[in-house]
Amino acid sequence: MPATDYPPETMVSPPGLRERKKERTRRAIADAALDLFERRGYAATTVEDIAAAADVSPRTFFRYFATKDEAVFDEADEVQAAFGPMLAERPPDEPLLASLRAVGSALLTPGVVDEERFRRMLALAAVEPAVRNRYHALLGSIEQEIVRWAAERLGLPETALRPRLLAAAAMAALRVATDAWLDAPGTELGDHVTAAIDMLAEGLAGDGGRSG
Amino acid sequence: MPATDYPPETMVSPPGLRERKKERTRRAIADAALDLFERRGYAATTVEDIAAAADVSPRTFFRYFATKDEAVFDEADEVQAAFGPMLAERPPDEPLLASLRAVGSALLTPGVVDEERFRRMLALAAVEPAVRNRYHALLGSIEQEIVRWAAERLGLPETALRPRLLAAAAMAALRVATDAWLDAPGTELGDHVTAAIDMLAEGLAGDGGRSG
DNA sequence: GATGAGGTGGCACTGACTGCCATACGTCAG
DNA sequence: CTGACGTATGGCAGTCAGTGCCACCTCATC
Repeated sequence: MPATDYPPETMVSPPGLRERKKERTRRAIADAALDLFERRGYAATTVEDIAAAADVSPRTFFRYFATKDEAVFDEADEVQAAFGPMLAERPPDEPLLASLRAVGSALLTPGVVDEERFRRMLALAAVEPAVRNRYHALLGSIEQEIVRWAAERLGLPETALRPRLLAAAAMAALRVATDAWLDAPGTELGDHVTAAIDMLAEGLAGDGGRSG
Repeated sequence: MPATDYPPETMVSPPGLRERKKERTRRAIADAALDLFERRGYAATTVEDIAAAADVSPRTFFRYFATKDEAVFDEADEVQAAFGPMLAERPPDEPLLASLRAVGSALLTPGVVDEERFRRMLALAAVEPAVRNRYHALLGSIEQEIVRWAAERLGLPETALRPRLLAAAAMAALRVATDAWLDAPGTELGDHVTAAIDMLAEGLAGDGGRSG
């Protein structure tokens, strides 16, 4: 290749008018969808309604989101993509559940999802089965990332029981934590995540003072 | 009401021609659906195809199943309904995870789901997102039963962390177990369930010989 | 400012799912 | 045995999610 040794930043620095426009349209659609779902209900809102509210054609809606429910968990891809690298950066000698607890607590990292929006998503997922499915699918894809990471750290194949169970249980804990957070306004999501994962680490056999 | 003090069995004893016919139709549709999904793929099979194969009208299909994917997890309601009572019958002093392990192992109880059919369902769920969603929704409804049962046994509200996490983690273990069973032909599902729940009970912190 | 690539809208189409009504068939009383 | 009733079924029309195709327009590049 020729002398194109520009600094790496140059490759992405000017997002360009086109890119910014696309991003604005995407947000407009996602915002309109979330807003309409909340106010009129999921089933009562048509894609045509959302498109009209976002001032695009219905056809364009489907250029940004493959399905109606996808518009709710807009940043799903970013969240999933962030999880792997964040885990990889944890110290190799750290207990796996501690790594998961740390990364899980940092879920609502500034640039990705803001707390208020995430809460609205969860509230919708609690009520609308289609949205809940989408949320669980997101957790499922993150779970796959965790399996790969855990298998590598444990020196086991990805098909082994321990990495699979560790990932599945961690995502179960994360889901319980987000549910609990939703039910308890004013609390910190990170605290719920910590509590859930710690309980997992201690082992669920000790039934909180019962026979065990 | 008058003296209708017949023995309880009388209320349900003769299933009647009508009931039996309905049951046969239901099975015919479910069988046709599973078969066609396997052979042609889920998306490539229309409700019209299934209806034709089961020798009913498309309209009738929707009288038995609300959605296309529902036809796969036909006995979902029975399985869910069976879980609660089975848990309730476990000895009150038994550790909760032991109860869950016992009931989970007995999943494929004779009258409900046969092993071969369950394996086919899982294989389909592993490939088709819509079917997987349905499977996870089934696990989710069972999870709710477990939460109620665990909360009652622990003397805690259903909103408490421990019963919720216990139920979520147990269902995660059950899912991992069924997945592992699917990947390992010739093994016993019960063994996988036992192994997964035992690992959960021991606590996931002990990273299999690592630092912990 | 021409040219090409990529974003957008319109249109037609498939297929899931629903409401409505007419009809056929078990069920049960007389 | 028969007629009346309740329920299962089928057909039809309609809504809406989602897709392929093509024409148009707009930003980026030389």
